[in-house]
Amino acid sequence: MPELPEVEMVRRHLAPVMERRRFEDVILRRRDLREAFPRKFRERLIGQTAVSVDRRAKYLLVPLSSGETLLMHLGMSGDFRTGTGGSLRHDHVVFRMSSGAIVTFNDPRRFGLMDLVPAGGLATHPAISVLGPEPLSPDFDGDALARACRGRRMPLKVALLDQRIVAGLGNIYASEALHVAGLSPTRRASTIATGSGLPRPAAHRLAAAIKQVLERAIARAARENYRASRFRVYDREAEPCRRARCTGVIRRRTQAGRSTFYCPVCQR
DNA sequence: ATTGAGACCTGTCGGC
DNA sequence: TGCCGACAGGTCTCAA
Repeated sequence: MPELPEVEMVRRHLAPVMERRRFEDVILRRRDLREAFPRKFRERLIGQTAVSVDRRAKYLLVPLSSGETLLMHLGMSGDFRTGTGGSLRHDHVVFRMSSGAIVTFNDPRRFGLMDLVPAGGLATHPAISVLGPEPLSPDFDGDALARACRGRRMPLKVALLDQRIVAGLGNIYASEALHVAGLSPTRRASTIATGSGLPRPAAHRLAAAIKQVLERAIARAARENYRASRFRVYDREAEPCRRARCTGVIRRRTQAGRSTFYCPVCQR
């Protein structure tokens, strides 16, 4: 379930039950997820206080009282729930906080990740150091996007999935943003970048579309408290394009092994 | 250096 | 009903 908006919702869910609370117990039901847990994970965590619950792209970051950081990624199927004591299939990690709250990580496919990063080591952590700009931050704009796409021969959709170009989009919102911007997913990424000096309007449109799509997804989820299911193009193959006055029909194709949904009429 | 294919793992869904 | 393949919101590694 997790692209940037979903991870942000998880962050907001965890913050009130974890912030300024101590880890009283940590239960690992397996020795690995995508990777092995770091050595002494449990011992190093117990007794520490969570300073805050932050997010960088699709990563959750929990700075600890020691200066270390608990780094977590939800992978494809990871999720957290709080409060319920019960144990379900695929519950892999349980945190018992000093508030009494039970925080459980459930992840059927186990593509998730947990790591404990030494003080000062975040910026050089292999998962974090390679990340491109945070799409909702002011330093991500058309210019930054154009720069990142310069010389890239890969399809635009594939570029949006590359976390080094912009960090936080996944397969759904990459398709959605391209539809908002009216750009074809198959264009070479370089074609939105600066051709002869000035960044092209397409880069600015796309950067704005990315922000809009992510912000609306977060706002919607916060409002409705269950996941929004109405997308513009994602999972709508053969259905009519939702753009006003567009007569197109949504198509699906595979790019870099992932499904892309787009309108061949209004995305150029 | 960049790009694409395959790998990782489990669950669900549609077709026969 | 059961079996089988295709597919799923992510990322890593490897080889061209």
